[in-house]
Amino acid sequence: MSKSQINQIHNNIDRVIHEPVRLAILKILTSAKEVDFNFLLTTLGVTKGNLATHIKSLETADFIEVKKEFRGKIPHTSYRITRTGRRRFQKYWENLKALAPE
Amino acid sequence: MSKSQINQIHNNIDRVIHEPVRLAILKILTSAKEVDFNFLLTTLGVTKGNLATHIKSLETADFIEVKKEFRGKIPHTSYRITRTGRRRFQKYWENLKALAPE
DNA sequence: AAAAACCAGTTTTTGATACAAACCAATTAT
DNA sequence: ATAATTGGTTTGTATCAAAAACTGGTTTTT
Repeated sequence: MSKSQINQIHNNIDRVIHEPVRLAILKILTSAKEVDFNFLLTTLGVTKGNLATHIKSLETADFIEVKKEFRGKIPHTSYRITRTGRRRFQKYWENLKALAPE
Repeated sequence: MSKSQINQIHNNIDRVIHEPVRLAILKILTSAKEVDFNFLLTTLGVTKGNLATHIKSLETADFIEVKKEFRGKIPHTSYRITRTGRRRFQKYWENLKALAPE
């Protein structure tokens, strides 16, 4: 691998995806077609504030879409990965593999 | 994949390795048996201060070892990956793969 | 010989952000 | 009534990646 190739790769890692909690969220959303806030909360074992922040950054970057509805009288929020999100998640891994050990 | 499995994984990502510049450094050091500061500097395209900081964190965590010598009158610093560093780099990737897309 | 420029890094500062704590508004249980 | 739960948001803090500034020399220029 040449110098310029390595340079390209570490600069092309998408920081929005790269954060472990967001990686885990995207992983979950590639398997399940839709999950809600509480599922993510208990699955990931993070605090609510932390989760909300990660979700917002994924939403802002258009990786996920947010659906808000009422179930009876209780608000309920669920998430799906977007088509572009899925594509960029795949692409992220292709890039990342170039940094795997020999 | 179960909830607890996903939780384990995103918590077990080694943050020292996970940073892209350090990933790239470790990748380089798994291929070349020894490289110097300037090689890393030009290869990675980062600033000196930034590189020094990343190197220190890798050294502190015992991933790499640092050799300082004089070449003529000019100081020269080079780096190798340690045995434990190589092992932990491998392990990191095994863990990480669990978060790859389906 | 003095100054300027360069080399090989280290130390310090700054800006961004991951994370947690506290809060809020509504609902449901005791 | 009030305590606990749900489903979050807002605010504060602590970490750390990145850049800038600095150090202690060496080499080159004038």
